[in-house]
Amino acid sequence: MPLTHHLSPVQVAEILRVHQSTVKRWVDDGTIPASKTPGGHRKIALADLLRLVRERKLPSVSVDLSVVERYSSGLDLAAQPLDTLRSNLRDAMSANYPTRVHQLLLRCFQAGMTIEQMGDDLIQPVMEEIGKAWVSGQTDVAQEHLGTSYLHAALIDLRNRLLPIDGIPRPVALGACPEGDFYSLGNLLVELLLLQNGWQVINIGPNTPAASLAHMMERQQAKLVWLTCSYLQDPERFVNECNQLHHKATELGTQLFLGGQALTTEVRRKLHYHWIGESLSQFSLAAKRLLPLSGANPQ
Amino acid sequence: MPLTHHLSPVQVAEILRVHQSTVKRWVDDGTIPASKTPGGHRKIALADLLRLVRERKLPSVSVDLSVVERYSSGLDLAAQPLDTLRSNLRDAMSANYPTRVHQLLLRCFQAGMTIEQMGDDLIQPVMEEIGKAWVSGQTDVAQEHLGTSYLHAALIDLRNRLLPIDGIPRPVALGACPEGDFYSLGNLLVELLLLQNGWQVINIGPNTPAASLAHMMERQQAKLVWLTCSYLQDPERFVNECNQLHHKATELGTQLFLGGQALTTEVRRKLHYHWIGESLSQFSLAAKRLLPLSGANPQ
DNA sequence: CCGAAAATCGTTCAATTCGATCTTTTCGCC
DNA sequence: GGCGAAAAGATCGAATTGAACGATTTTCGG
Repeated sequence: MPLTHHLSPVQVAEILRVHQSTVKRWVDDGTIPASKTPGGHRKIALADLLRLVRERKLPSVSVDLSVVERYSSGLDLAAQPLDTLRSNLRDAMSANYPTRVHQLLLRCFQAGMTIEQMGDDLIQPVMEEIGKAWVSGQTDVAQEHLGTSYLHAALIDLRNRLLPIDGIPRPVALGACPEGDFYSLGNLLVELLLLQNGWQVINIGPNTPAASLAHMMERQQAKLVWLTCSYLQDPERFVNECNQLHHKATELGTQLFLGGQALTTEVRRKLHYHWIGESLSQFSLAAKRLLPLSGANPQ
Repeated sequence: MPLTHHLSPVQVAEILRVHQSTVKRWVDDGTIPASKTPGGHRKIALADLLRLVRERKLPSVSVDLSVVERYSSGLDLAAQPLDTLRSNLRDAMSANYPTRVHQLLLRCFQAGMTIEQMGDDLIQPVMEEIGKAWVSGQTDVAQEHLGTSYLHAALIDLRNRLLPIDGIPRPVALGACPEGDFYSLGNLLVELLLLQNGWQVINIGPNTPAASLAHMMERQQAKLVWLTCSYLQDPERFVNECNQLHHKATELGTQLFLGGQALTTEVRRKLHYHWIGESLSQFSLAAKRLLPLSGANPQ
């Protein structure tokens, strides 16, 4: 059921499209975590491998998804075109079938899709469609709630899989949604993204007062603080509090990142920040620049 | 599948993800300590196996923990006194340590604790303590948010474990929090409870308009509809909508169950319902009374 | 207590992997 | 462009692991 198969160097070589000797070397020098049998055979966990691929820790390799599929115990879909995935996701969210939503995202994840891809190309468009259907009266608000909660549960499962298992200290990222904003999906995606990129993440979640966030920022010595704004209860007050936060962050040497659909052009004009953007891909790039460079970073 | 301390080579092979022949060879050459029955069958102690795994003497990058759990559940620390569990949970929620919260609840679950016990005797008291600490200014609101989100994530994982895997049709229970109520923890516990008791559950979640719930109730032919009320934005309006819901439910032969701390005595006096209560244990009993009836519901 | 079904044993043999060595490719540098 | 070092690919005998099969032991009802 759980697909944490152990692979041999030959199988991994096939997936990564490199020679088996190369895989053996990467295992021996610690690039790929693996264990050994008493007889000396290397065993590599598929989950570990895909995690490395997502983190881009492997020097410029392309993953052969069809091979991954073969080794992940009879998984079908992996390399489906995006629009098929999208319509599948929309159907699963509309039907009362939480498991299907969960499986769909899990398989994308285990096939090596990055969080920013899942967010920008899969979840974002689907949520937009559902939102339109709701506004135009084609869908009930309950149906929209329900689908969203399925998505939410699936993402929380992914988060559990992204949590670091080692005790290696990581730079701290701290984030939340502003007060009055109860929409947690986008914020959760940001959390997943940062986890994937090797941060230690503290996500306070929806409806967090700015003062409380500022206090936490100081106590945790966060390198990065983000705010996901899907809805602004009181734009003017938000602008004030956010600018105070920016001031304090600058003093502490912390970067303040902003995102979310509620930050319209008018609001942005009055805001101070260190970075602002729309897509998760942009966010990912900006956040990566804050990380101490470790290992190979080609391209 | 009894829970034993002693495993056969096949079971060990399953855990280590190697062939059973290999396990037999490792036992024979002394790599894995084992005893033998008079007839010559090898018996391997789980404790020995896990010790070797920890010492990196066996392939173990990611031991298939779900398999280990199946053989080891109920072995270690199962019956701790409740107040110890409570203080452990409070500590884990106060520290930034989501995994500890998760593990704690998971172990309670796997040790056979029911959802109503976990809710009434563990989570409810701890949340109350944290709430008091927050009101009295001892804790930051962010810390309270954070701990709650850890709890929420752990409960969602439990829900995934409770989801029915068979296709057997079950009676439908439908529920939500009223409009303006964004507190989802209690509602989630109700969902878990009903899943545990064999219902098919549709939980629309926080902030659901009563009209939308009524519509869904009709479409899904729910036998049970519940509302978890932690906060009432507009008590008078809620009373009106809830009573309309009760009327429609009665017409459809659906039972309307109410619960939550926001339903004070004054509010209750004006409400119509088929059941109301405070604890999950009471809820569980009331819901169980609806279960054996199947098919005796003429339109 | 008995008999049948399931699980395990011990053995043999094929398939895979190891480790070491060597050749080829890639990349930075002058 | 040439050159040296580092990384990647190729090869091969020895060792390890996986698979198959009849014989034996254990389990489970009646």
